[in-house]
Amino acid sequence: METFKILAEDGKARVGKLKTRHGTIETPFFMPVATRAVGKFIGPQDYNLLKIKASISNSFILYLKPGLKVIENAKGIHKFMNCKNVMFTDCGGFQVSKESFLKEQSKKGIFFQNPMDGSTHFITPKKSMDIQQKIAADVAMSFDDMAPYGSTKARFELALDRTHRWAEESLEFHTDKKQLLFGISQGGFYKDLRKKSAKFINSLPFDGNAIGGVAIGEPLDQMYLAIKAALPELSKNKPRYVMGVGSPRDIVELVSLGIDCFDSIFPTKNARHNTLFTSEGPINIDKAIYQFDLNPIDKKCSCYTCKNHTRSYVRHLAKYKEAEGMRLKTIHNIAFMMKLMEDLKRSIKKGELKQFKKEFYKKYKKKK
RNA sequence: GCGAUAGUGGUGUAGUCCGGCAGCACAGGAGACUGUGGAUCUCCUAGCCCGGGUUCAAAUCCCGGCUAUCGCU
Repeated sequence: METFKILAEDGKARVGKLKTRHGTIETPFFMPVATRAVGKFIGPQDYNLLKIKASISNSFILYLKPGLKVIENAKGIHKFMNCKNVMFTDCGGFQVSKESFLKEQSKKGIFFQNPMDGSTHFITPKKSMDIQQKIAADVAMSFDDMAPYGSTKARFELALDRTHRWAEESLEFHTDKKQLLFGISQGGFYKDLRKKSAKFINSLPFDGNAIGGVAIGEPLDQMYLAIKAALPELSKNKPRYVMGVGSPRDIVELVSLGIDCFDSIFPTKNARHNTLFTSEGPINIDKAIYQFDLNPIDKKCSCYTCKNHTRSYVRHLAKYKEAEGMRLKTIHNIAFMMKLMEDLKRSIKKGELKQFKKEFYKKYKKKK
């Protein structure tokens, strides 16, 4: 069986199957972020209970701490975490956008500094592949160069050249053929660069193609401009991944444009900041109107939080900024995302995506 | 009863000496957050105990009252 197979289509949207060494998962799917091999306020066993199908860790950050020997000693990230879902690892390229990590860039790789101890690490495509293979993720990401939002076109072009060269090198040094490898396209917020990059990445023998360098602070119209410019260049027959997105509305929109794969801190960060997603739209649970509200966060939700606790109680925990509140809110928002993905897949299979979107957008309105 | 000290948004306070746009934190309200620097950020609402006096101008100086705390009888 091939790695990726389309099962159903509705317009540009599709439901597919992605085969990995830890099982086959249906697309489209959303990955909660587990940067340090754990979520914030949520752990691997919650992932199992929430029926999370896939998650993404950061290979570079795990390489810094606890180090590859610790993860190899546990025989890979799955056993280390005791988590059976499909694991992606990010390559670390995104960390160039974090001032505390970036030291210097060169055409061969990136000098990072470890903000925890100040030490310097030179990461090349070869090094990144070595790290990701030792961590033993199911899907590795090619090493890319991402220019921060607001960079000049020249800087985006430079990032593009490096990303392309490093994509070829990533393929060259990726020797574990049981591990999938996805390429990342770049191009900032210029149609021509996006198109060029997507075309180039798509021409290489990756198992999937990602659009990177979006959701980095740009207005939404620019994000969509970049994605829409890249999308036609990415093969239908491979999974398409938009990195870093996102919000419920953006995911619905991008699934309908034919994106299969997402990861984002958006739902968990919003949960920590008291914005909870419900079937009636987002609510801010710390508000006074919920003080005496004995209903669950969302009557239509069957998550642990909604089955066991009231808005009144979750609000109380939110006001005290209690860790348990952080956890309950995070569980709820992740559960919402999981259900959203199931709803999207069902709608696509039934050919009812248009109707689903229409209803969904009434509750999740457009933003700038 | 006498004396001392103090009264500033809902709460805690800065400003008072030496008069000049009443500041801050929390609480309350509305937003934001997109390949995780762990409780972040933005905006809004809301106040000088009361009554006189001096002054161009009073939270600030003066007088009286009220209230609170402490001390003395």
